[in-house]
Amino acid sequence: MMSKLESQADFFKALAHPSRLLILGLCKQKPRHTEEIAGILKLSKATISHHLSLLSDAGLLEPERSQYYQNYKLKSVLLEQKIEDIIFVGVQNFSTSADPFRSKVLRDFFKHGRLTQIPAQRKKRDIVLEKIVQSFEFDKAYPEKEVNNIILEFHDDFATLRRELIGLGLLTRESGIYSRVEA
Amino acid sequence: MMSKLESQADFFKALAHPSRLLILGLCKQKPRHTEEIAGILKLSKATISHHLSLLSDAGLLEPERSQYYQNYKLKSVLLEQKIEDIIFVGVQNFSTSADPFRSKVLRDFFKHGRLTQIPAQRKKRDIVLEKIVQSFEFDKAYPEKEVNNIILEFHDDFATLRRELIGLGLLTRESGIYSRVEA
DNA sequence: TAACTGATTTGACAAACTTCAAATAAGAGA
DNA sequence: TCTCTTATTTGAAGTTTGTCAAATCAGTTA
Repeated sequence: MMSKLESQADFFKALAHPSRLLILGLCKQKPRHTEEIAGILKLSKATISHHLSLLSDAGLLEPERSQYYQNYKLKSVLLEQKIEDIIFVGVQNFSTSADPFRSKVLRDFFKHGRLTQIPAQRKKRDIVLEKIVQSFEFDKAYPEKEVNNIILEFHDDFATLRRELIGLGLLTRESGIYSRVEA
Repeated sequence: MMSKLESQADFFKALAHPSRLLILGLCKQKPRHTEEIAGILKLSKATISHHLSLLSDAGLLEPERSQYYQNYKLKSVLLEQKIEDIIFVGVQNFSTSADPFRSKVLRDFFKHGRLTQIPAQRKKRDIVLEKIVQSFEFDKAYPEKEVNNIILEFHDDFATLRRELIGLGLLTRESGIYSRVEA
């Protein structure tokens, strides 16, 4: 069983060799077969076959038989993605999910992304507040109205939560403008 | 001196390891220092330092001193790119430039991207025609008007060139619709 | 079916990568 | 300056990757 993370890394591994980038370029022009590529790149058929299998496993090429030949055609759909859309999926809360207590609190108090209740216990409340503050970016200035709107996505009592975020030092306020503090 | 191709591959190499993807995720949340990351990922400081240097070399992180700590901050600009925009730059005509006769013919007959004269010799004409057909995509239907417009970017005598492209089998025409043939 | 042709797999070796502990470096604070 | 704290570099071991020749496999054509 391969983790999501590893398969993401493997996808980039497929792109992490000069010959394989050339092969993608050649197959973008038109579908190509093994010996043809071997001839152009001056590498053995065995080597090209190996690269082609890595690229196919990554979903970047698709083989197609035609007479004697196995033609590899570029599948461009994965290449149209932005890198950040690939890597920042399921990565964002490693430190979070590594702590079982934290995980439990988040499971208990969040349902479908909303805070069901503000925890009374300080330890639990801190965890919840730290989760909420992650919706704020660093190095960005937020007017109060925007702060309220972001918090409203989690819970109706934005006033209490905003006050707590300031109290915990997760947000600061200076002359009516809020910003996230690098914990 | 590192070729463009190698540096592209190295960029993907930087992304081709699970720990490094995690590190990017952690530094996206907030700037982080070496030991902090080492603690979260349960790896040695030396190892993390090594990963951080690869990521920094790739332009994905930027170090920033603060008190005792060296904080690494995510530079997201490169991650906002589509993969195809990274890899299909300068890759497209490897096979072309590998053949010296072909290169010479193209130099001789193209000036600033325009065809100065239609070569009389068949061998040279074929090279020129193959160059022109590269402006057409595979698996796409072109009405005659569009074919003419594309050819016009190269030379005024689009009728002759279009006929030659068909004759050579680089384009086909079926009921008034043209399409590029996978050679 | 038999003979042919291109593709893939296997096995081996060299090169590159990952990792850590120990040594060294570099900046901060007294 | 001297000491303290964190970061990087070095050196070494284990792992993975890239490459080719030779053997095997899998479709094609006769």
